[in-house]
Amino acid sequence: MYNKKEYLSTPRCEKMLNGIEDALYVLGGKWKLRIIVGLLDGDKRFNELQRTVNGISAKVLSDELKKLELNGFIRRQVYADTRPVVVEYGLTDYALTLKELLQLLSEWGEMHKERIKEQMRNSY
Amino acid sequence: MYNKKEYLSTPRCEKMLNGIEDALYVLGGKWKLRIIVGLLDGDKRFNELQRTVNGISAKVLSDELKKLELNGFIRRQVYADTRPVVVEYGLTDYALTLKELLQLLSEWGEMHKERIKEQMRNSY
DNA sequence: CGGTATCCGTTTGGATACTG
DNA sequence: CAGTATCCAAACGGATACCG
Repeated sequence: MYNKKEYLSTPRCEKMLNGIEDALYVLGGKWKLRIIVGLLDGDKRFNELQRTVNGISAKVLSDELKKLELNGFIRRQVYADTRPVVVEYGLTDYALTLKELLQLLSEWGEMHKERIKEQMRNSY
Repeated sequence: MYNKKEYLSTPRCEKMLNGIEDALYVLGGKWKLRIIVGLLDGDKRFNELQRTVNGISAKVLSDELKKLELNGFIRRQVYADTRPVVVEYGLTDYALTLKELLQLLSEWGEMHKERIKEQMRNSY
């Protein structure tokens, strides 16, 4: 039976739940997606990246970068022939498979913020 | 200058960062997206939903449902003329604006899991 | 059934200081 | 610059018990 809410079938919902779970396992948390987005416009050095991802502390950035590198999203490059040593972080090709998703999530977030503002205006 | 990684321009990256931040503010955390997905195939009662969203405790589900209701994603319906009282949770139309996103995230998650399995197979 | 109350361990993350 | 070390507070979340 068709209905206007376009429900998913139960097996489809369970499959989706699994997919979401798998995705959130590596991407969940407050910072990972932001760090990836912060690198979307090009490789960055540590402090540069910290300034881009507003509000993140050095410790947390350091921890998260390690995890992201382990999971194949980020590549850390050391240019050892300089003084002091220059380190650059960049996205792997695999991280770029998230681009569409990040775009969509970001657009949804913008839309949501507008909606909230609208509600504020209408609430008095 | 064009390059094969298709970097975003810096202002675009900052805008995206803001969008992501706004989205994660209401959708972040371990459970919210899963609960929404759990309701995508139709309204559910509390215990039904708890069984669907694997691993969530009654307390956490209760807390999260309240927040999701406050933010306009979920509608709680009480059928008071029954004994015991029947309560049903369902998605609002607003929550359905997340459908594409959830679909994409889930597909990415599936793909990612396959990739991990592949790596396991090739690692010995 | 549909929760709430309480308790408590774990995780997360922020502040500050420090190092090569 | 590129982090690490330490400490601590808050958030998150699990277990159990209990209630109408």
